[in-house]
Amino acid sequence: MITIKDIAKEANVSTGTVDRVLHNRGGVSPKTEAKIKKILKEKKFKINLIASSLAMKKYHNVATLIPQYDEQNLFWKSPYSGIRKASQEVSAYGIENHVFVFDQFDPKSYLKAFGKLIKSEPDGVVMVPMFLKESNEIIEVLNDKKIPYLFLNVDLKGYENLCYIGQKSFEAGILSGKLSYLCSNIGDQFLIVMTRKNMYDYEGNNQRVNGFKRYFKENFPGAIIHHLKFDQSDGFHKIEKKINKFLTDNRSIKVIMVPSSRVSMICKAIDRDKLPKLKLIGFDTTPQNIDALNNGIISFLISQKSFNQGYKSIKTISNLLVHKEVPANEIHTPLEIITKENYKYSHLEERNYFGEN
Amino acid sequence: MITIKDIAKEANVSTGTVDRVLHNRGGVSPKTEAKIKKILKEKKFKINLIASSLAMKKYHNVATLIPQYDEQNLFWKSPYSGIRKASQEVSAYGIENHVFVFDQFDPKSYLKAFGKLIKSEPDGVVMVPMFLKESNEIIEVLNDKKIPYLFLNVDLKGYENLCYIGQKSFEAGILSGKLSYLCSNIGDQFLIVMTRKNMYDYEGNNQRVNGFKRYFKENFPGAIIHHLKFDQSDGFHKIEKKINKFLTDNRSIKVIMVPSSRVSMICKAIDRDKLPKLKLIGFDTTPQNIDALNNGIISFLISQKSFNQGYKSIKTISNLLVHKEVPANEIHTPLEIITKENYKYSHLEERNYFGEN
DNA sequence: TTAATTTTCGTGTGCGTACACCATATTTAC
DNA sequence: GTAAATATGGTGTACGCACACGAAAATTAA
Repeated sequence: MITIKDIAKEANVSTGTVDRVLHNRGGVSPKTEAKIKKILKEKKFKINLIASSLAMKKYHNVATLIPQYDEQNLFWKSPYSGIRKASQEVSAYGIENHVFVFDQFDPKSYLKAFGKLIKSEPDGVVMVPMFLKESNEIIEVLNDKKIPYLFLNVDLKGYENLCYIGQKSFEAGILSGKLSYLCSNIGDQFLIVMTRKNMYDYEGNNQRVNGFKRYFKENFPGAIIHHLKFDQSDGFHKIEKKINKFLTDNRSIKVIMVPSSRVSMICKAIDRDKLPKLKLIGFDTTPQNIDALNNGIISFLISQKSFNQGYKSIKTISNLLVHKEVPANEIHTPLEIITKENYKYSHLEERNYFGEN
Repeated sequence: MITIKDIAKEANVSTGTVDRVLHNRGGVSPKTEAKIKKILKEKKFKINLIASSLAMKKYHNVATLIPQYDEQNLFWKSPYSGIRKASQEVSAYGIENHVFVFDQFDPKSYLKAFGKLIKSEPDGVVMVPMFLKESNEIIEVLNDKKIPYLFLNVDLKGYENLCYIGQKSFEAGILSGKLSYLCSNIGDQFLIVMTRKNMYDYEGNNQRVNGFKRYFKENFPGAIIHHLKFDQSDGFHKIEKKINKFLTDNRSIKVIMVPSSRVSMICKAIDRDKLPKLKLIGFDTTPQNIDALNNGIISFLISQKSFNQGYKSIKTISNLLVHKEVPANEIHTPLEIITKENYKYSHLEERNYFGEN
């Protein structure tokens, strides 16, 4: 292995000079610079990243703003786990990450969590920009303080965010259309169930629905697609009643697509005797969804690997801080098709992680 | 950040003693050991991996034995790329990897490549154990020299290999069965086409076929499954003739499953006018297969992410050498379902890698 | 020519750990 | 009680790079 010393000896200069050339720090005469550069190339010198980061050691403070998860809403557990895993890994590079959580239905808690966050004086921020108006306020502060920030999972447009890490919702919707079609027979009708229209996932879910409809428009324009929407205020009982009545009235509906992560809730709402004749397609591998998948109630889940999203977000902001590595504008995670048969072999990273604990 | 020094000061010992405790290297009295361990926990001390690897720096030599890829056989390009990427990464840890390639149809070249490999005196070996008899010879040498080795892609049983990295072929077959079923309508018949029975992928492909049949046996025992086998010596023309005749004779065949990575070759062999009525399912995302997928000729590909397999193999052997980290016995890669709609968003790692060059 | 200024470059130290090499303390043998 | 053997723990240096500091050399000004 070629070291800076070797280069210095070869060029009859000191290691300091070589270092200056390596980092374009100036103060080196053109002659010697050329000589050193030539030798660097000849010897194929590569910076030893290990030694480099050890020597550079600066401590960085990262903060994460993300919804709290609970039993009802396990979706946010995965990204949180990914974030934790990445935090662990980058801690070796002198990066400390603090997570600030908020209630995904309460804009006030969002602002409150951010208040705490900003007090921690972070050098970089990972955030899920849930509420439009409040996010505006938050982002203004971040811009003011010139703290770099990236968006996780929710793609708010028109800001100076470092990048967006998440799924392409429209394309995911197209895929759900294709899978729905595959599940169907000639003459079958389709149903889209929107479980709630809260401010946050509204746009993403809408995109999924649009993609779904686009698939059919382009491939099977004659397909009949029904819609059913519930509001967040609707209780489970009301949902139950409404959906079963709808299915009774429209007996040709054979495939149901739920664009949110709550397809399993819909499963529970549907009468037992109706289920076997229906095919369900949903999103995200929450434990409840996986249960329903394994029981054969759900045919397909489209996963966005949110564990990896969380993981990647911390890695990305860390690489910026440590190596000044500017990421791509959008980092998309795969559209993974999950069935009963392959679930066991997907999400391995996530499960390995939990296995370790 | 807590350092070994801090701990040493706190415990009134030297850093050397703390180090001995950290690595269970003995030579420390029970009392002081307990004291130090307590402080370690209290202060939540974590080894600084950067400093650790810098201090440990030993140079390791890794060798990889893998089939050569060419235009006809692009399958092996992916693992090779993954291996290259990982090699690049671990080079920062003082690990150098040399790749030795052989002709996947020629056992002699396999042995010859190994001859070169062993002369490079590797500290660890990643290998694709293609030929049974020859692998026996090879492995004996490795065992003799106590060089750790792991199997990539081909799971030879009964050896002291560090681990196997690859796909679960039987489960992949089950999945192909499910997808085939989804593509079919009532009354459709199925066809399995084995493209060649060379010694190497014979077992893996067989397992896929078994899984496929198992799926139908368990779920739709009445399904009619045809078989067609070609030998490696069969020329393309012969294959063409045979398969088209078979399809003409069995007009109810609507879904074709090809357990090897050469489904695109079968596509080419089938008459143009027959194709639109057929659904094809294959394995692996070779460029030719992806072409056929994008053209709508192939419905599904099941990918084993061979890029990641290659990547992981080098990472695994490196972790063994550097951190003495013993891997799980079998490391399986996901069964990824690839369709026209989601290909763009899969294999991102691989494409990012090529993007960098 | 000398002083002032700028350019160019060498030296030394720190980053946190690993480990070889000693220096004590403690125990055991005689 | 002394010597030998063993257990225990301390010290110093290497790992490869980054960077501050300041010395030496080159240039300019007077």
